[in-house]
Amino acid sequence: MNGGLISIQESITSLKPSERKVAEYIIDFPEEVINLSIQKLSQRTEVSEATIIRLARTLSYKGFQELKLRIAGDLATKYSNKSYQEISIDGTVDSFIANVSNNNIQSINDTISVLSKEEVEKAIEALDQARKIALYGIGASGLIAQDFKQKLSRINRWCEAAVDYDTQGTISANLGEQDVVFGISYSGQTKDIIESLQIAKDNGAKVITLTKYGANPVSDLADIKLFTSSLEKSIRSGAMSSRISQLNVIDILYVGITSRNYDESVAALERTRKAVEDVKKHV
Amino acid sequence: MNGGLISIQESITSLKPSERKVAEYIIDFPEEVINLSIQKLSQRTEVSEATIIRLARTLSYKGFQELKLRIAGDLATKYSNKSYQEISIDGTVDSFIANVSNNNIQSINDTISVLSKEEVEKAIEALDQARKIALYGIGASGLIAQDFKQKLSRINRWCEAAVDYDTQGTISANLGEQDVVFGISYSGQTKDIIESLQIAKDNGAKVITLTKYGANPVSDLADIKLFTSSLEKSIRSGAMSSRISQLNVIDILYVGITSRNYDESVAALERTRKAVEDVKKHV
DNA sequence: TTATAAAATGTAACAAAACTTCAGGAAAAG
DNA sequence: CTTTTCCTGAAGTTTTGTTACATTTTATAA
Repeated sequence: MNGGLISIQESITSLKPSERKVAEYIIDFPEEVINLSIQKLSQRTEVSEATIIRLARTLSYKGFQELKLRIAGDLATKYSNKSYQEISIDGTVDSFIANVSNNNIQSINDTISVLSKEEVEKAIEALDQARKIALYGIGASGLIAQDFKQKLSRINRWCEAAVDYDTQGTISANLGEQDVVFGISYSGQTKDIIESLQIAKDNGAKVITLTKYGANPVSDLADIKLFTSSLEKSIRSGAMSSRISQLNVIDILYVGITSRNYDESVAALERTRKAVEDVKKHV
Repeated sequence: MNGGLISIQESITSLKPSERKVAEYIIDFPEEVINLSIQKLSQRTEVSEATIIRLARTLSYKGFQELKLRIAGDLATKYSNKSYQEISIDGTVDSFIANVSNNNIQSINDTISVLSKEEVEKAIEALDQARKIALYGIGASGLIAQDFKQKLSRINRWCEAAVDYDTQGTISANLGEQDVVFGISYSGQTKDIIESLQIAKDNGAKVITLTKYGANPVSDLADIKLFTSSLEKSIRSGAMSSRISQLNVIDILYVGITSRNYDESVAALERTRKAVEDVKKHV
């Protein structure tokens, strides 16, 4: 079941001239067409009403009405990106579920638009080539670092996650030119992260950062800058959508690295999975 | 510009009895209605055609036609979710980004459909009333537990997150009837979680679980069962989408608890935010 | 070029749908 | 109990979609 506009576009070359005139008009002004009667549309396109019906049938719809319904559906889908919604405090459970979920989805969508393809590519390359990977985050971002660590470990990468300044500093002190340090800070202002990254940078490690979009002290230090959307609402929401979109970026990187060495990675995944299962049996 | 179905749902209580009959029919069978003429619809709902027109006007549409177009738009939006996509290993970075993001969005959407409103309500109530909250998870789920702990702590709830059996067991041993234990396990098979929850249950604590959809040993123990979608693809993907949808559920619960005691929660959030900032300044 | 068939398009009648008007009846107010 | 207001449906009107048939255009071959 294809959308109306798409099915028109696909078959436009195989249409008869007059039907084509109508098809082109529909593609150009779909919003107008759905509010037009067949008579008015026939005037504007300068064809007969019968031709319009024939067009609808050619596209395998029952009639003009159904064609309009399909076009309306297409338009709605196109414009369906709801924006972030303020979560009301007195709503029903239903509205919580809908709003929270909607905002999380929105943050993933937004992240796609602020994420540079080139930087992602560079990040995957750097992480893949790294001897050792250091992952830093404080607070909520610390959990993201740990999540990434779990993933990278499963595909047999040497990495460490550190969620406090002391540990980060220690690790940074021992990094070298072959290593990568990955700093996570939603605000991009976290002092501990800035300092830990600086130490690593001074030692020659490659710096990747994941922050909210826009210039900030953390990303200023980076060789490769990754961003998530910065539209999150008010403090009250806690770090909600932000970490969802951060995890989304982590997933993208993980898939990228895995696919570069697919067979090895799958083998490593199998080994870790079995090992975990065996441990469970014996405990 | 609201969707047709939503605008109906919102105003249904303020409708006249006969208009309401139509509105309810539309909400129940929207797919059918968009292919029905006003006459047929009037037969099925046992009201006059005029009433249907009046309903459309009440909802501030020009007429029945426009109402149908809007409903069609809603349905198209609803079904526009692409399904999960197998992530290809040789794709471009663009396709990684698109596929991974799409799958994460899909998992949030799916979760909405397996999440019971009543159970969510009960969970919020239980968590809100709890003296102490124990949060358990192993591996990837451990991070979810920690995330929830961070959130609950910020709004001044007494809670502990434990990510290994020993700690979980110790905490469980000291729980009582006023307490809540929240077990997270995507598979629902994690032995450590099962045992830790059992101890807590024996001590009279209320058990909430968050697992994938369907019967499983972990959720069998629960007083309140929360589910996330279970459609995740293959082992290879690692725990990707699953944790996104788990976090989405955590967000829902968090918002629910916060809104129950809005003023207190906001005050607590402010205090924690300031405290964290002050620490940063002095370090 | 012209005759003929085939395809494409338009016209006009028809059917069906949407919409309007108005009158009857129920509920609310006095 | 009467009056007023509001709600609803029946019947009539207008608009819209559809069909059947006529006309025009295009393609093909003598």
